[in-house]
Amino acid sequence: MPTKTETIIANADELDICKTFECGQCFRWKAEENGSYIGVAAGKILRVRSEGGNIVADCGDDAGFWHDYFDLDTDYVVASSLFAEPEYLKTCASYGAGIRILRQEPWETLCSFIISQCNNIPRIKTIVDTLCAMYGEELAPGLFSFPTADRLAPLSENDLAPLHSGYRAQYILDAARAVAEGTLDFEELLGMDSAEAFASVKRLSGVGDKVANCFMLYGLHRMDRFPVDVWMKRALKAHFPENYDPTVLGDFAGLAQQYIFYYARTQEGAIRN
DNA sequence: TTCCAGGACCGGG
DNA sequence: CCCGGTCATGGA
Repeated sequence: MPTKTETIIANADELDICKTFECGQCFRWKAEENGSYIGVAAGKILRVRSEGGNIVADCGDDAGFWHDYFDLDTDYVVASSLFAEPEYLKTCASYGAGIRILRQEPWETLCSFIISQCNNIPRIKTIVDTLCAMYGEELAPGLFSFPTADRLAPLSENDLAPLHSGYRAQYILDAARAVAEGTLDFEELLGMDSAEAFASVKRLSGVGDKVANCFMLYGLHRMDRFPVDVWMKRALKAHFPENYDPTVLGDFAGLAQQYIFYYARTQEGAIRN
C-alpha cells in the first residue's frame, strides 16, 4: 500500500523505474533493498517504487518537478511505434518498454558524460559519487547534491585526485570554469538550434561528438540526438544495413538509441560493465 | 599480461 | 579524411 504521503506519479507500463535508472542515461539513482530507488536531482531527494502496477513516490511540493523530470507528458508508445525496422530495433524497443529519457540537469549531465569517456559504468558511478560527496551539499545523511560549476571552478587538479578520474580531471575543471565564467551558458544553448548548441559545447576540451550528443540528449532533452559509443558501433555493424543513417529514425532517434544500448548491454554483453 | 570501458585529441600519411 | 598512438584508471 502507498503510504499516506506517497502519490501515484505514473503507471508501471509507461514508467519502468528499474530500466529507466539502469539503462545508462544517469548514474546517481540507487536501488534499495526493498526494490525502491532513491536519488537526487536539482537538489531534491526522491524515493520512488513500484506498487501494484503503479509508480508511487513521496514528491512533497515537487510533484510538478518530478513529473517533468520523468518526461511524463511525452507519449512513448507512439514514439516507439516509429521503430519498426530493422527487426533488431523492434526487438530492442519492445525489450526496453518503460524506459523514459529523463530531463536531467545540464551541468550534471555534461560533467557526468565528460567523466564517462573511455570508462565503464560502475567506475563512472564511483567517480560521480565521490565528486558529489566531496564537493556537493549534503541534503540528508549520505545524500548529496551534484556540485555546482561555481564550486568546482576554483579547484585544482590535485583537489580532484581522490576521484581517480585520470586525464578527465582537467576536462572537468575546464568545463566547470567555462560554465562559471559564462563562456558556456545553458540558457543560451536552450535557445539555439541543435547544430549551433552542439558546436558550442564541443568547443570545450574533452567534449567530442559522443559526449556532446549525450549532453544534448540527456541534458537538453534533444530527443533527435543519437550518441554513438562502442556498444552502438557494434550493434549498428551487426544488426543494421551498411552505412545506416540514424537520422531516418526522426525526432525520437535518441530514444531508439537508448533501447539499443540497453538491450545490447544487458542481453548481449557477456559482463555487465 | 593484455584487453576493455557510453572518447578525445593530435600527428602523420 | 582516416589512421595509430596516447592519455589515466581499475576490473576481468
